[in-house]
Amino acid sequence: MSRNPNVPDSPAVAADVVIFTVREGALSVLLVERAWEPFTGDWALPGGFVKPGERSVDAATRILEEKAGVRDVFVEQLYTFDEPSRDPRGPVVSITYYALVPWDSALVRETDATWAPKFFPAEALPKLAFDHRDIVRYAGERLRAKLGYANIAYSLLPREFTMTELRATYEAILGRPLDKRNFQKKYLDLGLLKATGKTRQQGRQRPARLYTFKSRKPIELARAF
Amino acid sequence: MSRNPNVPDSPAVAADVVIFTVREGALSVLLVERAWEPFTGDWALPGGFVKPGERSVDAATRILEEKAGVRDVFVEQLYTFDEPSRDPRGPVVSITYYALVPWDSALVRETDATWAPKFFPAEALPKLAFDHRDIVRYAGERLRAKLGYANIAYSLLPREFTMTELRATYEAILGRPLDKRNFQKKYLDLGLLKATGKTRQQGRQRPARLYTFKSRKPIELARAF
DNA sequence: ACAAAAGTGTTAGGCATACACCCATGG
DNA sequence: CCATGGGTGTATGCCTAACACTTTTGT
Repeated sequence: MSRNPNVPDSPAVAADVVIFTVREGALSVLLVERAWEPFTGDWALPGGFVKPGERSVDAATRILEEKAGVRDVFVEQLYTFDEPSRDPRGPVVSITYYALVPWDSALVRETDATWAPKFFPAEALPKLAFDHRDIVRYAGERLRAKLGYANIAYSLLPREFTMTELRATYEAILGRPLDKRNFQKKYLDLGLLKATGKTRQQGRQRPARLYTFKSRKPIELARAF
Repeated sequence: MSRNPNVPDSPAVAADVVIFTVREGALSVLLVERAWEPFTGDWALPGGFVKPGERSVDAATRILEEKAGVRDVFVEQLYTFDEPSRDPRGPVVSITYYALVPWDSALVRETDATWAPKFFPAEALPKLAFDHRDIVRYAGERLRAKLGYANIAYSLLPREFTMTELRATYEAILGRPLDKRNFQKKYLDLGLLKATGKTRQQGRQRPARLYTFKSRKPIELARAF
């Protein structure tokens, strides 16, 4: 496949992924510590160059599996950052994605290019490399907005969960408390959940009913939250 | 500025722009007829390669000025299309934008690479090159959604306009009629408009009051339509 | 019996929607 | 005086938001 001769010298193309989870009531982001220049020792989003012939979404999916050890989670393209000076080594266009992973299934792993992948609360991020702070901020805005009209929370929760866990997930992302009764009423009315009939006991209190999502695919709603 | 030696062979990076206007009650898209292979004679979105050191948004702005003859209009990044097979010549990543231009100020011009730039109603597009039909469809969805929570209509209207013209713009984009009284009440309550005190007579009827937008910058609203 | 979280309904206010007639002007 | 589009208010229903007590279980 020959390249058009009129194409200008192309920038490098990378994919970076904002991997969100909700852990201990806090929306958190997976970061890796950079092993090399530039920004050695700073934290950065997991990412990498898009391989020849590869789609950026496949690169993002590959990164999710390598760094977070998860498959079949919600992933969506976020924005493309292409400020020429964003990487001191030269022009790198970053096609960014965000993903939602259930905390219980995330398995963070080290790789040779980066150390110590680790989830940080979105409200307490360390110093970030490149323009990654902008990317995380933008991903948070998109996530909060999208939560209002899509069922993407399915990708943050285990297969079975209690209504309290579901509500806590929404509260963590939106950053405000939600009324217990109103939340349950609206959510059940949406018809996305199925009661398993089972219950789970968390401590020495009354056991909570367990629910599952009827479908684990993205669905757009008429605006619920 | 040296390039990182580990970067894979990079795809070309282009910017394509979906330029919308509302003309004769129909949401319309600016297309150009392709002068060269591939897809010679098909219609395509105005676009071009991003020059070295240039940001894609600047490329989009440049294309807007070259092809539509407008400046200072609403432009927003839409999505990045990077399917490796989308261009038969080889991998081309297209960072797409959409823009809104007032019909009265658009000045379409020919260039050497394309002929006969022309607005087509979004509901009656000709055969499009590459994956440009997908791009236009996606841009339409984004525009309709965004119209519900932002004031972007300012970029489709002339400086002074009547309430009927404003409403007709919304109706053309949303594809459904809006109640005259409810629309006016809601829109005036938003506080974005200023009555000029002037009127304009369209035919032999009662003259219509003219309004302007207080601000011609994008503002996000609490969801109005 | 006590502690802790689960589970459950009602009310009031605000917002969206539906709807019809008079006004100003030119011909 | 007629034709044409401009301009204006009210009533209804729905959805959202606020709010507190009882139930189940383990200790």
